[in-house]
Amino acid sequence: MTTATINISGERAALFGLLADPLRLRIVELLASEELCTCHLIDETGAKQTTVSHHLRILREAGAVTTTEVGKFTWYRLTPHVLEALAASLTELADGAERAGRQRLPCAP
Amino acid sequence: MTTATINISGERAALFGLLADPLRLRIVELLASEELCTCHLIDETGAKQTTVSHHLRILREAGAVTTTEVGKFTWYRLTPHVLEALAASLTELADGAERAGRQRLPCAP
DNA sequence: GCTTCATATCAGGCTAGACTGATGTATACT
DNA sequence: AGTATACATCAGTCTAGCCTGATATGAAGC
Repeated sequence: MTTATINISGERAALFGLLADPLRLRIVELLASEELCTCHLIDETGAKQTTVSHHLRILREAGAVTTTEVGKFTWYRLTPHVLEALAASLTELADGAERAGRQRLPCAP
Repeated sequence: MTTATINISGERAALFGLLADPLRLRIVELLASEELCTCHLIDETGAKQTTVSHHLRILREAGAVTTTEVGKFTWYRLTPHVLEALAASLTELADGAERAGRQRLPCAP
C-alpha cells in the first residue's frame, strides 16, 4: 500500500470518525433538519455545555459545520459537501460489495 | 433526548466507527472489489498479521464481513446490507443538510 | 461599569481501542 | 509423525479522544 493510499484512506477515515461518536452523530442529525444554536443542542442532547462545545469544535475544525454569530448566540449549520462526499464514497463501497465477484484470486504468497 | 434515541445513534455511530480507522477502511475498500483471503489483505496493506487479524475480527463481530474457510485459508467477503444501511442514512443526512432551512428557532432557553 | 448569560478554552482524569510479540490451533505437505 | 503454513487469540503497552470542573471571553441589559 503506497503512502498516498494510506493518506487518502486516512483522511476519509477521519471524516467517518466524525460520525463515530453517538453524541456527535446526534448533533449532526439535529443539524440536518435545521440550523440551531448551541443552546438548542445542549437542550436537545441533554449533554453538558462543555461537552457539546467540545464536539462542535471537532465538527468545526473538520469543516463539517459553519457558524454564524448573532449577538450572544452562535448558530451552527451543516456544510452539505462533507456529508455528500462521504455518502458518495459509501454508496460506492456498498455497490462494490454487492457486485464483488465470487471468483477468488490464486492464494499463494 | 430519550434513551432510545441515544441507543439508535449509538448503534449507528458504532457502525461508522468501523470505517473510522484508516487500515480498517482500507480493508473494506479492498473487499469491496473482490473476495480476499487474509494473506492478500496482509500483503496489500503491509500491516502485520496480528493487526490485520484484529481488524478482521472487529469487522466480523459487527457483521460487516462473512468468512469462508477453505483449507488453510480464510476468505472474507463484505456483507452489503451493513454498508447499504450506512449509505442510506448518510445520504439522508446529506440531503437534510442541503435542504436545512435558514429559518432559526427562537432562542430563549 | 457591573452583572448576567452564551459560549469557548484549559487542564486533568479516565477509558477505549490500536499495535505488537508470544503463543495456540488447525490444516497441508512430505 | 513431524514440519511448515495460515490464521486466531492473549497479554501488555501506549495513545487518542471523551468527559468534566474551572476559567476566560464577549455581548446584553440594567
